[in-house]
Amino acid sequence: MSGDGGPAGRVNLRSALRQAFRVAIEGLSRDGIASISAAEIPALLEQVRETADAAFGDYSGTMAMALAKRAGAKPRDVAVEIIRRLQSAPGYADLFEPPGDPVGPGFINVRVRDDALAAAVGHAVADERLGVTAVAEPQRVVVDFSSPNVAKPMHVGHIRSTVIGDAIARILRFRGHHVITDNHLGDWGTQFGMILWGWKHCRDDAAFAADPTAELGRLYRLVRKVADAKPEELAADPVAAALVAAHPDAAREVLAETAKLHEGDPENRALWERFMPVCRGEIDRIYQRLHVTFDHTLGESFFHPLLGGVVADLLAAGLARESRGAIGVFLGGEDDPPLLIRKADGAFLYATTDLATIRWRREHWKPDRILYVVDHRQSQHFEQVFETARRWGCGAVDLVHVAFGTVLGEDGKPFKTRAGDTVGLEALLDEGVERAAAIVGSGDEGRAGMSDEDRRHVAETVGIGAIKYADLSQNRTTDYVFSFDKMLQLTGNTAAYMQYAVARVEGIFTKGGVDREALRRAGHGVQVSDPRERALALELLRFGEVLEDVEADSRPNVLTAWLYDVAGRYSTFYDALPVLKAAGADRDSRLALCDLTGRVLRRGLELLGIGTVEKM
RNA sequence: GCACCCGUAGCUCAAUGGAUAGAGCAUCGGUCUUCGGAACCGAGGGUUGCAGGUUCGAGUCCUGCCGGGUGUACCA
Repeated sequence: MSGDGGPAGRVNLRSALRQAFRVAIEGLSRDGIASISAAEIPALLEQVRETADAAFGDYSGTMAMALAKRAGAKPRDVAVEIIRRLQSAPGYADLFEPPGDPVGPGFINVRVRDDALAAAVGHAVADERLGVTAVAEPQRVVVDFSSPNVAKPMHVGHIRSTVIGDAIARILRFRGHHVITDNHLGDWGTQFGMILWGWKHCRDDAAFAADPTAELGRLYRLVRKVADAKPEELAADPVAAALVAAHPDAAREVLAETAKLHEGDPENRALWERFMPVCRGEIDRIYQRLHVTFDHTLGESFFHPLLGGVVADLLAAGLARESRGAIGVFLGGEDDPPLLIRKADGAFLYATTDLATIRWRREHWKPDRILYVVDHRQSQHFEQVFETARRWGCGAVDLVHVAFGTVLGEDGKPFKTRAGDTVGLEALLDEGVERAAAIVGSGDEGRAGMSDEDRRHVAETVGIGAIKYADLSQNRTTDYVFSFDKMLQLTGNTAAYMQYAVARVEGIFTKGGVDREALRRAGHGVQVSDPRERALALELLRFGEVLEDVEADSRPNVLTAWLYDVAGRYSTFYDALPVLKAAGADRDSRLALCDLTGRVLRRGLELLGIGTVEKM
């Protein structure tokens, strides 16, 4: 059989089939039918995938059409040659039915044997990993996400990086990779200069004593307006306008405060030490609520001691040079903007920090891959940083910018409050939970006997889940319209629907008084004789394939879409076939499918960072 | 100006170069004396912004337009 069978009888059907196709295609090349280099084979094997329509079988291979021209033969004839070798490939016949003739222009359609399907599902039921194979070659992967500026309150703009990054990290870890998550905090930049300047010129000591976070937030927002000095903003804010009048040079002074901090000025350093715990406490509270954790939180300040060395190194290597008083790396022609690594005033930039971080991670963590989950507006920055890192000699690290679109309001414009302010993340979570509470509180038999505490817990789980799921279920590259009404719908591809599906599936075991552990241990055969049983079973076994696809393009929405499919297959199955009311082997088999469905859905949501509840 | 991203059903969105472009909402119809009905089955609705090109095959790749967004030397 293929190398994907695990110790618990785990099997990735698609991988097994691809392995058989590999043998067939290599045979094609060896027998002189078509010349195929080893390097081309992976791309050809990707053309083995699930069919669009069950009428064509379970999987299909489409490479015969692509190979026909170079083979100097008709596509169907090439397909026939592949089919001949496929059937005799090691392990093929154990899992799949004989392919039959090519269909249409040269599709090779394959159906999974019912007995193999039943056995694989049976194994999955008894398996903690639900039949999901781990990667053959685990990598060391750094996932860099969230990365807020700690000087200002987290807002709606931070939700996507945090939620998407967390989900990707969980998924890669479950796949078997060695994942290191790192929250690269903005704790050293100009925003801190703003707070320092604000502290020195317009602080409110009483307010700071009462609520340090709120006071620092106020200072940040105020000084940003003062530094920007936009007439329309100042017109609406007399306090800021007065400060601008009194300190016309505020913007430069803010930068000077930042520079003093960087140079080790004792006063600014002491203030920084004092402010940091306040800022950290603020963001940690939100992470706790989101159930997001990090292995490391190495902010910009951590890398500051290395920055001078980065500049010296790049200068010595001839990659960087002085220009208009600043130092930059010129990657393209003279007209292309360089990647600046030191400003004319001597201060470093975030490009410098990013480069230092890459080098530090390489030395200390030796990653194979680093994922940066950062919004798409920074794609040019990362292109430049990655290119510089490559020229600098940062080894074979695969540097990937996992970009995502902007969060928009329902009017299609960047998400703001009616007053035009950015929406605070915490207020957003509160509103989601509040709205969820209104829904789960609407009364029904399933919720009878729930205590107030249970209700609060359900509302929190559903509300936070809705916000996360809505984000994750969207293709991350496009802008995303934030709508509580949409995300909290009880039908369609939403968290509430998925969470309900889990509660409903698992409610069966309570209702029927069935011992799930015993059910799993009993190792009842699973039967797939009914098409609805078969469709559900096959779908459940695709879990591993789906996670593989999620990893390939860092796209959690592939997982949400599949979970929704699973729920749909289950609904069809459950509606049509009795479970608790069935007898004997039918009952045991169907209960096993229910058990696996519930666990797959719950694990899938867990990999997205979304919780579930027993009753709702 | 240049670079990148995006234009798909009335609305919100899917669709690793594959077969008849799919879901949800909304609309219309049907099923079952509820295993948790927050259900199931079905119908209508599309020139995938426009025009070319590559390919056995294009929503997807290439070129040019049109429309929207973002970025573009010292913020991050």
